[in-house]
Amino acid sequence: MSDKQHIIALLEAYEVIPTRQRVDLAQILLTKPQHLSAEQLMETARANGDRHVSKATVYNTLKLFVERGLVREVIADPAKSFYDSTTDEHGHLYNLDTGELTDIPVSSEVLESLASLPDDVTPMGVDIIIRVKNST
Amino acid sequence: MSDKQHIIALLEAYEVIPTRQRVDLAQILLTKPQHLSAEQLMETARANGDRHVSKATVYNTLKLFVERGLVREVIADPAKSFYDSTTDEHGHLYNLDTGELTDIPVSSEVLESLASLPDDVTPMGVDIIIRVKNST
DNA sequence: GTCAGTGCAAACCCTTTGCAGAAAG
DNA sequence: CTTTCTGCAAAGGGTTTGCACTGAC
Repeated sequence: MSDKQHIIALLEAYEVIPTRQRVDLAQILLTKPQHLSAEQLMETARANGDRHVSKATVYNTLKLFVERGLVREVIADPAKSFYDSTTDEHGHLYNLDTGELTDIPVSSEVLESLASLPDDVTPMGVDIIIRVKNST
Repeated sequence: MSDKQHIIALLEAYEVIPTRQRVDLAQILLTKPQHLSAEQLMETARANGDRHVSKATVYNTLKLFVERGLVREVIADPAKSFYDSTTDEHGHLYNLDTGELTDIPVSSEVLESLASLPDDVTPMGVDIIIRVKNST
Protein backbone atom coordinates (compact mmCIF):
# COMPACT_ATOMS: atom_id res chain seq x y z
CA MET A 1 0.00 0.00 0.00
CA SER A 2 1.12 3.52 -0.67
CA ASP A 3 0.97 4.36 3.02
CA LYS A 4 3.81 2.00 3.67
CA GLN A 5 5.71 3.39 0.71
CA HIS A 6 5.38 6.89 2.12
CA ILE A 7 6.75 5.72 5.45
CA ILE A 8 9.70 4.04 3.79
CA ALA A 9 10.43 7.15 1.77
CA LEU A 10 10.18 9.24 4.91
CA LEU A 11 12.63 7.06 6.80
CA GLU A 12 15.06 7.13 3.92
CA ALA A 13 14.77 10.90 3.69
CA TYR A 14 15.99 11.01 7.29
CA GLU A 15 18.76 8.50 6.61
CA VAL A 16 17.13 5.70 8.52
CA ILE A 17 17.41 2.26 6.96
CA PRO A 18 13.81 1.04 6.71
CA THR A 19 13.81 -2.36 8.36
CA ARG A 20 10.53 -4.12 8.97
CA GLN A 21 10.42 -3.20 12.66
CA ARG A 22 11.23 0.43 12.02
CA VAL A 23 8.56 0.66 9.34
CA ASP A 24 5.99 -0.95 11.62
CA LEU A 25 6.79 1.44 14.44
CA ALA A 26 6.96 4.47 12.17
CA GLN A 27 3.62 3.54 10.66
CA ILE A 28 2.06 3.68 14.12
CA LEU A 29 3.82 6.74 15.44
CA LEU A 30 4.37 8.98 12.45
CA THR A 31 1.11 8.81 10.51
CA LYS A 32 -0.75 11.16 12.84
CA PRO A 33 0.05 13.71 15.55
CA GLN A 34 0.33 11.87 18.83
CA HIS A 35 2.37 11.27 21.96
CA LEU A 36 3.27 7.73 22.87
CA SER A 37 5.50 6.26 25.52
CA ALA A 38 7.85 3.44 24.57
CA GLU A 39 5.53 0.97 26.23
CA GLN A 40 2.42 2.33 24.51
CA LEU A 41 4.17 2.11 21.17
CA MET A 42 5.21 -1.47 21.76
CA GLU A 43 1.73 -2.49 22.89
CA THR A 44 0.14 -0.84 19.88
CA ALA A 45 2.52 -2.62 17.56
CA ARG A 46 1.59 -5.95 19.09
CA ALA A 47 -2.13 -5.17 19.12
CA ASN A 48 -1.87 -4.24 15.45
CA GLY A 49 -0.87 -7.79 14.71
CA ASP A 50 2.51 -6.68 13.45
CA ARG A 51 5.10 -9.37 13.79
CA HIS A 52 7.05 -9.33 17.00
CA VAL A 53 9.01 -6.24 18.01
CA SER A 54 11.19 -6.48 21.09
CA LYS A 55 11.52 -3.91 23.81
CA ALA A 56 15.16 -3.30 22.96
CA THR A 57 14.27 -2.59 19.36
CA VAL A 58 11.54 -0.17 20.37
CA TYR A 59 14.01 1.79 22.48
CA ASN A 60 16.73 1.58 19.84
CA THR A 61 14.32 2.77 17.20
CA LEU A 62 12.96 5.66 19.25
CA LYS A 63 16.46 6.79 20.08
CA LEU A 64 17.38 6.67 16.41
CA PHE A 65 14.25 8.56 15.37
CA VAL A 66 15.01 11.29 17.92
CA GLU A 67 18.62 11.58 16.73
CA ARG A 68 17.49 11.86 13.12
CA GLY A 69 14.80 14.40 13.94
CA LEU A 70 11.80 12.27 13.02
CA VAL A 71 10.24 12.60 16.47
CA ARG A 72 10.70 14.75 19.54
CA GLU A 73 11.21 13.37 23.02
CA VAL A 74 8.93 15.02 25.57
CA ILE A 75 10.14 15.00 29.15
CA ALA A 76 6.96 15.67 31.09
CA ASP A 77 6.93 12.87 33.62
CA PRO A 78 9.96 11.82 35.65
CA ALA A 79 8.89 8.19 35.27
CA LYS A 80 8.88 7.90 31.49
CA SER A 81 9.45 9.75 28.24
CA PHE A 82 6.91 10.43 25.54
CA TYR A 83 7.65 10.57 21.85
CA ASP A 84 5.91 13.22 19.79
CA SER A 85 5.31 12.79 16.08
CA THR A 86 4.94 16.55 15.68
CA THR A 87 8.37 18.12 15.43
CA ASP A 88 7.37 21.77 14.91
CA GLU A 89 7.82 24.08 17.86
CA HIS A 90 4.83 23.82 20.17
CA GLY A 91 3.95 23.33 23.79
CA HIS A 92 2.27 20.58 25.74
CA LEU A 93 -0.49 20.10 28.25
CA TYR A 94 0.19 17.23 30.60
CA ASN A 95 -2.90 15.95 32.37
CA LEU A 96 -1.75 14.63 35.71
CA ASP A 97 -5.01 12.77 36.22
CA THR A 98 -5.04 10.86 32.96
CA GLY A 99 -1.38 10.89 31.94
CA GLU A 100 -2.50 12.29 28.60
CA LEU A 101 -0.28 14.67 26.69
CA THR A 102 -1.79 17.16 24.23
CA ASP A 103 -0.35 19.87 22.02
CA ILE A 104 -0.87 23.56 22.53
CA PRO A 105 0.23 26.31 20.18
CA VAL A 106 3.00 28.62 21.30
CA SER A 107 3.32 31.93 19.53
CA SER A 108 6.56 32.82 17.85
CA GLU A 109 6.70 35.96 20.01
CA VAL A 110 6.91 33.80 23.09
CA LEU A 111 9.60 31.64 21.60
CA GLU A 112 11.56 34.71 20.59
CA SER A 113 11.19 36.27 23.99
CA LEU A 114 12.77 33.16 25.44
CA ALA A 115 15.61 33.19 22.96
CA SER A 116 17.74 35.80 24.74
CA LEU A 117 20.39 33.47 26.06
CA PRO A 118 23.87 33.88 27.45
CA ASP A 119 26.20 34.05 24.45
CA ASP A 120 28.30 31.08 25.47
CA VAL A 121 25.52 28.59 24.88
CA THR A 122 23.56 27.41 21.85
CA PRO A 123 19.86 26.62 22.12
CA MET A 124 18.97 23.03 21.28
CA GLY A 125 15.26 23.17 21.99
CA VAL A 126 12.54 24.87 23.98
CA ASP A 127 10.14 22.81 26.04
CA ILE A 128 6.97 24.33 27.42
CA ILE A 129 4.83 22.06 29.54
CA ILE A 130 1.71 23.07 31.42
CA ARG A 131 0.72 20.57 34.05
CA VAL A 132 -3.03 20.41 34.60
CA LYS A 133 -5.62 18.51 36.58
CA ASN A 134 -9.23 17.83 35.68
CA SER A 135 -11.53 20.55 36.97
CA THR A 136 -14.37 18.23 37.92
CA MET B 1 22.67 30.14 65.36
CA SER B 2 19.86 32.27 64.02
CA ASP B 3 20.25 30.72 60.58
CA LYS B 4 19.09 27.43 61.95
CA GLN B 5 16.28 29.15 63.80
CA HIS B 6 15.12 30.74 60.57
CA ILE B 7 15.08 27.37 58.88
CA ILE B 8 13.07 25.83 61.68
CA ALA B 9 10.59 28.68 61.58
CA LEU B 10 10.34 28.31 57.82
CA LEU B 11 9.62 24.60 58.03
CA GLU B 12 7.01 25.19 60.69
CA ALA B 13 5.39 27.89 58.59
CA TYR B 14 4.91 25.25 55.90
CA GLU B 15 3.63 22.70 58.40
CA VAL B 16 6.71 20.55 58.25
CA ILE B 17 7.85 19.10 61.55
CA PRO B 18 11.50 20.18 61.86
CA THR B 19 13.42 17.01 62.57
CA ARG B 20 17.19 17.06 62.56
CA GLN B 21 17.48 15.55 59.09
CA ARG B 22 14.92 17.90 57.59
CA VAL B 23 16.64 20.92 59.09
CA ASP B 24 20.03 19.77 57.81
CA LEU B 25 18.67 19.27 54.31
CA ALA B 26 16.66 22.49 54.34
CA GLN B 27 19.73 24.39 55.48
CA ILE B 28 21.58 23.19 52.41
CA LEU B 29 18.82 23.53 49.87
CA LEU B 30 16.76 26.50 51.00
CA THR B 31 19.31 29.10 52.06
CA LYS B 32 20.17 30.13 48.53
CA PRO B 33 18.72 29.81 45.00
CA GLN B 34 19.93 26.54 43.56
CA HIS B 35 19.00 23.33 41.82
CA LEU B 36 20.11 20.05 43.31
CA SER B 37 19.35 16.46 42.49
CA ALA B 38 18.55 14.08 45.31
CA GLU B 39 22.01 12.62 45.06
CA GLN B 40 23.73 16.01 45.06
CA LEU B 41 21.76 16.99 48.13
CA MET B 42 22.70 13.82 49.95
CA GLU B 43 26.36 14.18 49.06
CA THR B 44 26.42 17.79 50.17
CA ALA B 45 24.85 16.85 53.48
CA ARG B 46 27.53 14.26 54.05
CA ALA B 47 30.33 16.54 52.93
CA ASN B 48 29.04 19.19 55.33
CA GLY B 49 29.77 16.85 58.17
CA ASP B 50 26.11 16.67 59.10
CA ARG B 51 25.25 13.48 60.87
CA HIS B 52 24.12 10.67 58.64
CA VAL B 53 21.10 11.11 56.39
CA SER B 54 19.88 8.09 54.49
CA LYS B 55 18.81 7.97 50.88
CA ALA B 56 15.25 7.12 51.83
CA THR B 57 15.06 10.14 54.10
CA VAL B 58 16.40 12.42 51.39
CA TYR B 59 13.69 11.26 49.01
CA ASN B 60 11.00 11.36 51.69
CA THR B 61 12.04 14.86 52.65
CA LEU B 62 12.17 16.18 49.12
CA LYS B 63 8.76 14.73 48.39
CA LEU B 64 7.39 16.37 51.51
CA PHE B 65 8.98 19.73 50.68
CA VAL B 66 7.46 19.61 47.20
CA GLU B 67 4.01 18.77 48.59
CA ARG B 68 4.22 21.63 51.06
CA GLY B 69 5.43 24.08 48.45
CA LEU B 70 8.89 24.69 49.91
CA VAL B 71 10.65 23.62 46.73
CA ARG B 72 9.77 22.95 43.12
CA GLU B 73 10.59 19.77 41.29
CA VAL B 74 12.18 20.43 37.90
CA ILE B 75 11.76 17.71 35.31
CA ALA B 76 14.49 18.51 32.83
CA ASP B 77 16.30 15.21 32.50
CA PRO B 78 14.57 11.87 32.05
CA ALA B 79 17.14 10.26 34.30
CA LYS B 80 16.68 12.33 37.44
CA SER B 81 14.74 15.18 39.02
CA PHE B 82 16.13 18.46 40.27
CA TYR B 83 14.81 20.38 43.23
CA ASP B 84 14.66 24.15 42.97
CA SER B 85 14.74 26.35 46.05
CA THR B 86 13.16 29.20 44.08
CA THR B 87 9.41 28.71 43.95
CA ASP B 88 8.42 31.85 42.03
CA GLU B 89 7.41 31.36 38.43
CA HIS B 90 10.48 31.28 36.24
CA GLY B 91 12.09 29.24 33.51
CA HIS B 92 15.22 27.13 33.28
CA LEU B 93 18.23 26.65 31.11
CA TYR B 94 19.46 23.08 31.10
CA ASN B 95 23.02 22.71 29.91
CA LEU B 96 23.25 19.31 28.27
CA ASP B 97 27.06 19.40 28.39
CA THR B 98 27.44 20.10 32.07
CA GLY B 99 24.11 18.97 33.51
CA GLU B 100 23.82 22.39 35.11
CA LEU B 101 20.43 24.00 35.60
CA THR B 102 20.09 27.77 35.80
CA ASP B 103 17.17 30.14 36.20
CA ILE B 104 15.90 32.47 33.51
CA PRO B 105 13.21 35.09 33.94
CA VAL B 106 9.90 34.59 32.19
CA SER B 107 7.71 37.62 31.69
CA SER B 108 4.18 37.59 33.05
CA GLU B 109 2.92 38.26 29.52
CA VAL B 110 4.35 34.97 28.39
CA LEU B 111 2.83 33.13 31.31
CA GLU B 112 -0.52 34.75 30.64
CA SER B 113 -0.35 33.93 26.96
CA LEU B 114 0.05 30.30 27.93
CA ALA B 115 -2.84 30.41 30.35
CA SER B 116 -5.60 30.00 27.76
CA LEU B 117 -6.51 26.43 28.57
CA PRO B 118 -9.47 24.20 27.84
CA ASP B 119 -12.07 24.96 30.51
CA ASP B 120 -12.25 21.41 31.82
CA VAL B 121 -8.77 21.51 33.28
CA THR B 122 -7.06 23.49 36.02
CA PRO B 123 -3.45 24.61 35.62
CA MET B 124 -1.10 23.24 38.26
CA GLY B 125 2.14 24.71 36.99
CA VAL B 126 4.01 25.93 33.95
CA ASP B 127 7.43 24.58 33.13
CA ILE B 128 9.64 26.27 30.58
CA ILE B 129 12.95 24.59 29.88
CA ILE B 130 15.46 25.63 27.25
CA ARG B 131 17.97 22.92 26.49
CA VAL B 132 21.36 24.31 25.50
CA LYS B 133 24.85 23.19 24.62
CA ASN B 134 28.12 25.02 25.08
CA SER B 135 28.98 27.13 22.05
CA THR B 136 32.69 26.47 22.19
C1' DG C 1 30.25 -13.11 3.16
C1' DT C 2 29.81 -8.79 5.40
C1' DC C 3 27.72 -5.45 8.17
C1' DA C 4 23.90 -3.62 10.39
C1' DG C 5 19.69 -4.70 12.93
C1' DT C 6 17.11 -7.55 16.25
C1' DG C 7 15.84 -10.14 20.41
C1' DC C 8 16.41 -11.88 24.87
C1' DA C 9 17.83 -11.45 29.37
C1' DA C 10 20.51 -9.34 32.53
C1' DA C 11 22.23 -5.15 34.20
C1' DC C 12 21.52 -0.26 35.52
C1' DC C 13 19.95 3.76 37.80
C1' DC C 14 16.82 6.56 40.09
C1' DT C 15 13.09 6.22 43.12
C1' DT C 16 9.81 3.94 46.24
C1' DT C 17 8.48 0.75 49.78
C1' DG C 18 8.30 -2.46 54.01
C1' DC C 19 9.34 -2.78 58.30
C1' DA C 20 12.03 -2.64 62.59
C1' DG C 21 14.31 0.63 65.52
C1' DA C 22 14.82 5.56 67.08
C1' DA C 23 13.24 10.04 68.18
C1' DA C 24 9.97 13.81 69.27
C1' DG C 25 6.48 15.81 72.30
C1' DC D 1 3.49 6.40 75.80
C1' DT D 2 2.09 7.31 71.24
C1' DT D 3 2.87 8.89 66.93
C1' DT D 4 5.86 10.07 63.45
C1' DC D 5 10.32 9.80 61.39
C1' DT D 6 14.50 7.40 60.01
C1' DG D 7 17.44 3.87 58.04
C1' DC D 8 18.56 -0.17 55.74
C1' DA D 9 17.84 -3.24 52.29
C1' DA D 10 15.02 -4.98 48.94
C1' DA D 11 11.81 -4.19 45.35
C1' DG D 12 10.10 -1.51 41.42
C1' DG D 13 9.88 0.46 36.80
C1' DG D 14 11.72 2.57 32.82
C1' DT D 15 15.79 2.35 30.05
C1' DT D 16 20.27 0.50 28.45
C1' DT D 17 23.54 -3.00 27.34
C1' DG D 18 26.04 -7.52 25.95
C1' DC D 19 26.06 -10.77 22.89
C1' DA D 20 24.51 -14.34 19.83
C1' DC D 21 21.30 -14.74 15.99
C1' DT D 22 19.00 -13.08 11.87
C1' DG D 23 18.57 -10.71 7.71
C1' DA D 24 19.51 -7.53 3.82
C1' DC D 25 22.50 -6.62 0.07
